[in-house]
Amino acid sequence: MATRESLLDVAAKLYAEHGWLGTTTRRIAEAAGVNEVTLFRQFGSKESLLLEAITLASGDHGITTRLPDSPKMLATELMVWGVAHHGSIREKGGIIRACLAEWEQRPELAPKVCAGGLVAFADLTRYLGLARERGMIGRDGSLEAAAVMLSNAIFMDAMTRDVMPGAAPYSAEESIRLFIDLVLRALAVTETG
Amino acid sequence: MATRESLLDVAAKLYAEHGWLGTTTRRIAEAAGVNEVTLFRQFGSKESLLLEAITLASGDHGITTRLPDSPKMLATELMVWGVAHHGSIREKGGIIRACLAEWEQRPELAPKVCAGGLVAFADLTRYLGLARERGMIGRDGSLEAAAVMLSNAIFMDAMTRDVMPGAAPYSAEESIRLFIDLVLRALAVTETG
DNA sequence: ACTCGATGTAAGCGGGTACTTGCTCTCACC
DNA sequence: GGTGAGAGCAAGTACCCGCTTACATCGAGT
Repeated sequence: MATRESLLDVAAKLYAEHGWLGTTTRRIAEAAGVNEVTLFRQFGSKESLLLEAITLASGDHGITTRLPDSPKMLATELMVWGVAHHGSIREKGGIIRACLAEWEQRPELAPKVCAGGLVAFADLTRYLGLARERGMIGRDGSLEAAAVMLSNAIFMDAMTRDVMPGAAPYSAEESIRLFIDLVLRALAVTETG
Repeated sequence: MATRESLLDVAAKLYAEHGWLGTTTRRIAEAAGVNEVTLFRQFGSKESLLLEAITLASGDHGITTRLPDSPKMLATELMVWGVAHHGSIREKGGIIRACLAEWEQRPELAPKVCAGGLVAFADLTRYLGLARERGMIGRDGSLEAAAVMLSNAIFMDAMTRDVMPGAAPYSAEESIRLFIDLVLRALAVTETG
């Protein structure tokens, strides 16, 4: 079983760096310390190996940090959530960029890879809705727009931070804090925590 | 000259759809209606053709819509800017996604392709700074964070809108309007226009 | 001891890749 | 009418691709 896992792991990493065409069966086998023939015996084809590897690597590992069921200290709780969310996207940054770029060739991969982001977005929407119900957030301003903007801002930062090192004036945590502060300000939050 | 331009144009389009490795000299030549040998006579190598094509296609064509020198009606002016910015990113969506994905192979391309976004961001920062100086914007809240978030939100929407059609609940214009509204709300804008 | 499943090794298949060579044609320009 | 630059065409080079075949090895389970 070690060979299977090794192949899946290496395949995902190579795909994240070199894309579908750049990830050759020869390179996968060599990097995994396995004979190329074994690769085909285990997975049948490059396609089925890569599909399985990508699906596995883009899964959320169950570590998905959820926002609390009951909002109490908005700024603090959002910060924890934001940092976790940012980190999990950044880990998958390479795969996400590759799948987005190859969406025309393999449309089924992009949604798979972005699923974690959508879950986080849904969680954020729920959380903000609860906070408004309890009067911790003003009555004006679109909650959905706020959730989209915050999710997008974090997603974007995590996805491009490694790519354009010079362009990021703040650290990841500073950026997240500023984003959250801005959103809470827009939603007229009364109790920030 | 027609052959040169045709090759450059076709090469950029194929690259945006199929990436570096997927864009073969045969396909470029065929799509341009030109013999493959001509391609090599004109550009010497696939690399120099693609580099020139990508640089050309990711240029801002001089159409960069700037925000007014003097802010008057914030919401309106930002909306015009946002829609133009969104459109110009969306046109280059394919190339941007490809260059971001291949950043590990060709690090020099990503900045080139994102340059337009950075210019727009700088313009937005300048504009918001002026608006605050004139008292159209409250004194609290980070202007830079606001500019980053708005730029990122628009960039992200434009880059992923074609990729994940189902996931976008609003039209592009509606999204931009919601983003701007949120940012202006966060900045305690007194005079929205 | 023997089997059998998983792995390694070597070689090869048909096809695609970037790129080159040598020759022909055509057409504007003197 | 002759010339030369640009383009087409056919063929070929050396290499890489995904994938297959045939055979040797090795080690755990019965």
